[in-house]
Amino acid sequence: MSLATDAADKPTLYKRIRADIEKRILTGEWPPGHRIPFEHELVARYGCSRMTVNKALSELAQADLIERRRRAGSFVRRPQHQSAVLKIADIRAEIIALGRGYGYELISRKLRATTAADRERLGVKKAGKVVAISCRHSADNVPFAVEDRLIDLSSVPDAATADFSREPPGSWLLHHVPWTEAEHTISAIVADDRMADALDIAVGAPCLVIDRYTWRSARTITAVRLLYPGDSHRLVARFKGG
Amino acid sequence: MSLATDAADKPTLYKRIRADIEKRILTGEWPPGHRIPFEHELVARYGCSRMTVNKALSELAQADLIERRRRAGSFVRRPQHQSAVLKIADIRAEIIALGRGYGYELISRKLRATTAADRERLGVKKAGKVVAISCRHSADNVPFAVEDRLIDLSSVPDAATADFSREPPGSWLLHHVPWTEAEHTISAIVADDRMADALDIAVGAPCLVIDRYTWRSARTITAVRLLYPGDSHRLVARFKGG
DNA sequence: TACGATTATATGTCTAGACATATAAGTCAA
DNA sequence: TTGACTTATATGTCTAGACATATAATCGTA
Repeated sequence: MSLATDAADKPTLYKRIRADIEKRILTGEWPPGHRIPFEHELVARYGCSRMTVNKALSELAQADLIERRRRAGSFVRRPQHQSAVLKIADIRAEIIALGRGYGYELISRKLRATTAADRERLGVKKAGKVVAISCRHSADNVPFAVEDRLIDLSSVPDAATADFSREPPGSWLLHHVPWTEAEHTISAIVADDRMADALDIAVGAPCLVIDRYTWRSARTITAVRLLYPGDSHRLVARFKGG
Repeated sequence: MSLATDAADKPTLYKRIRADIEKRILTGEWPPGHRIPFEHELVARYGCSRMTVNKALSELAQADLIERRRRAGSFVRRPQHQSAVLKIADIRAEIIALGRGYGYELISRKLRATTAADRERLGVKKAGKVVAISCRHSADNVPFAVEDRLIDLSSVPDAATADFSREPPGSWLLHHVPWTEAEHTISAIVADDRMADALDIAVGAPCLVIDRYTWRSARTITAVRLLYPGDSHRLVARFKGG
């Protein structure tokens, strides 16, 4: 990923078309709502086949830079929205990728019938069973994050017998259960006694919280809360403009 | 955006191919590093033309699910990475979109030669001039976020004369300056006196911090720190699996 | 054995068509 | 004016080819 791609190598035609349009959008020459030329007009302008301009426009649409409507044309979408791609890996993979030593510790694992609080957290109505897991991840023997997780056994029956004493539940789930939708909520809290103890920080120290809900189709799979020491851990998202 | 797309409408062929491969990757049937079938093999399996499977594979490559290498084939990339699309709009637009009353207040604006701290924050070496802005956004007259921003005048000379007493600098920049790259860092801190005062929260209360750096090509445009009350504001990112 | 040249091959891009499909716009009747 | 029907059109997908290009694998040579 290079910052400036001003090499002298001639890009392919569809990339040039895409870049041309992107530029006009980013400079504001074509403001939001503006109708960009029809495919057949671009075909004429660039002297190429329709498939070539179609590929350029399709990629712009995929990047949410333009919106394409049959019969109407293609329109510039609000370009002022920054779309950040925040990659949040499996914590084990994340720590290993950082080149640090990964440590895992299961704090508790309970199999129980859902309580009202569980059902609310998972967004399910019917009674059922869950696995409630609490565990800690560390990097180079320093606490990295604590995890509180519920797994809905009606969606993931195998989780009842999975061994989470060695493998973190997040990694296990990623390898065993496909997900189709997820939602992250990021917030900040201050550490209470339990968190401070688990993360080896002071009571009242800031913590970054990530709540993640994962579904497969409309079925809830898991709800997890990750707590990171807020002053040391940082979520970094780097992304390209558009 | 529907949670369950189990309608009976038959998807197009390239989407089916893409979904098939995606599924095998997500279930772990094809683990990272696994070579997925060659285009000509998929052509035979699905009985379609090469362009059709090429489109499916190209989209998977764009989504970073697979890596394609000439002569070698296409390989599964670390599939356990969840890719969250976190849309962070211009704060004014964000509050308006929430259907709440937007309020803006310029706290301070200074034009000055860069200090060493400024240069470090902007990541520039050479001395120059910056505009340093501090302001507050509110929703329905409740403090929503405070913003501390530096704008590099060597990249954005117009910012020297822009009137930030009415228009927030973020909105002004988005409409006047195209950006090509940005980086977000999300962390948590506890409020000190100044923050507590500006956000109308208690000293020691948690705050969510977003540091955003924006570049055009390799030129730094702006560095901004946004502080949100951590227990009330939440960053929500919802995204599709894959 | 090591290294340089050659070759085979999978992907990357492109074409000139085709038919499908959603829908904006126009038409006509109530 | 309103609603229902028809039509025109831009995009969506697909085909059966083509040549370009990067590179893994092979072969030949020092």
